[in-house]
Amino acid sequence: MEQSSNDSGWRGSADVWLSAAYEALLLGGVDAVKILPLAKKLGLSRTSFYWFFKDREELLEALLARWREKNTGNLVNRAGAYAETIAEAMLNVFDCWLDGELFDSRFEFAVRSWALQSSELLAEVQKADRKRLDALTQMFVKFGQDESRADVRARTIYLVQIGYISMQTEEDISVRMKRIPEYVEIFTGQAPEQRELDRFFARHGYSA
Amino acid sequence: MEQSSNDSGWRGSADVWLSAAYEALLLGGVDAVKILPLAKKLGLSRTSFYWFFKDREELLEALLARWREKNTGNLVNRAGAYAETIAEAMLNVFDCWLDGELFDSRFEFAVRSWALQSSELLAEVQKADRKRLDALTQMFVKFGQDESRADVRARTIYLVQIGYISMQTEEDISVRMKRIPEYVEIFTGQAPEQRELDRFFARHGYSA
DNA sequence: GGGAAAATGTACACTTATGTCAATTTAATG
DNA sequence: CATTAAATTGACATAAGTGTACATTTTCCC
Repeated sequence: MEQSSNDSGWRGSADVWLSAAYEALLLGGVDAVKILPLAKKLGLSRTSFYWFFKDREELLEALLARWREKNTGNLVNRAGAYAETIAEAMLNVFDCWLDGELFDSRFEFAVRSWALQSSELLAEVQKADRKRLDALTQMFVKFGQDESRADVRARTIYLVQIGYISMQTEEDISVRMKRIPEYVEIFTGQAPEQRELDRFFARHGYSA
Repeated sequence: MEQSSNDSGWRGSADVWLSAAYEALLLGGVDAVKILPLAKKLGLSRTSFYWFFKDREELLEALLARWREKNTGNLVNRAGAYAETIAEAMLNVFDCWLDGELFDSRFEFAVRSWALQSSELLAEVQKADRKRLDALTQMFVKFGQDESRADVRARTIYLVQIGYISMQTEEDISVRMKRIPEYVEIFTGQAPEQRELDRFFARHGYSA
């Protein structure tokens, strides 16, 4: 037990610094990701950072790499997952919003805020948005919606989630679960079957 | 012509600094609101700033005051405006999303990002969220939806907008107008009448 | 146990920011 | 045009951050 994510005898490692940077980013935005404060938190000398990273830039780039891997891939996957009805497909996507392993909301928000001060990053975030919206649109098309309606429905779903993230609320899981059936109906125009909901609740370890 | 918003013979004023701060905030987030860079942009000596503001804190507080005045009040107003149908009421709210005078999206996003590094501000933003959501929920209740459905519908509308802001897209007004009828239907469950749309388009100077 | 690689630490030079103070300039007005 | 209040400035002191060079300590492994 009590392994500091690092089994070599050394205290530091690229990963230790990166994790600290990740936490700082989530808690205070990019501008909170500074080497001196991270060093203090880690109880390490500031300069030993430079053994693992060339400079602060490289650390930030590593953070973005983490973001890229996680958030877009999983969402596109869930949108394409097997489903018998559009309501079920919708619930598949909801997995992302409820499982931190599939989609890291706070990370997402921090990156979007970061994009405010970097047009390069903004372009990348917008590219990710397009990819994700596209996957959702295709989901609706697959279930027979025409393109323009599918587009607006996809946007609705996606934007609600991005908006939710941006509210930075910490709600109880049960509060959010109660809204799920209504959301499905609004988003797809079709109420979910009880068995579909049951399957969904079950896989999130929630009993209505 | 070419009046720098300031008719006394002096170059600086609280307002000149505040406007520069506002621009910097929108372009780069709070951490871009720094006295030295603002001074450079204004072509003024950094220290003359302190004649108008006690310190940087006071400048930031003034920025927040601006935000408070503008965004919440207008939204609550439009949600309560006269309408014959829920679809018309919905279109009243859309006024805010299309008219920069009623709701300043970029400002809104910058403030929300700022809240990442200040729990006090976060609390205030969340209070604003509640006020706005409340106004929207009441709108649906007024048109006969039950509380729980009204709540989810209000959230959908609000979150879509917050999400849209957070995407920081610069879309042509006509692109956005085309989606309006679909949005109204998804959000309210009722398609808007053509004459309702016409009225809406007209007041935004848009001819379909 | 003794080297070599990996990691850490200290000292230095530099940059960008904040805020105070005293001196000075500028415009308004009697 | 002299006074004065309003606005501006440069010089100073301080703080927090970056990155480099070099010496030192740890751990790994033969």
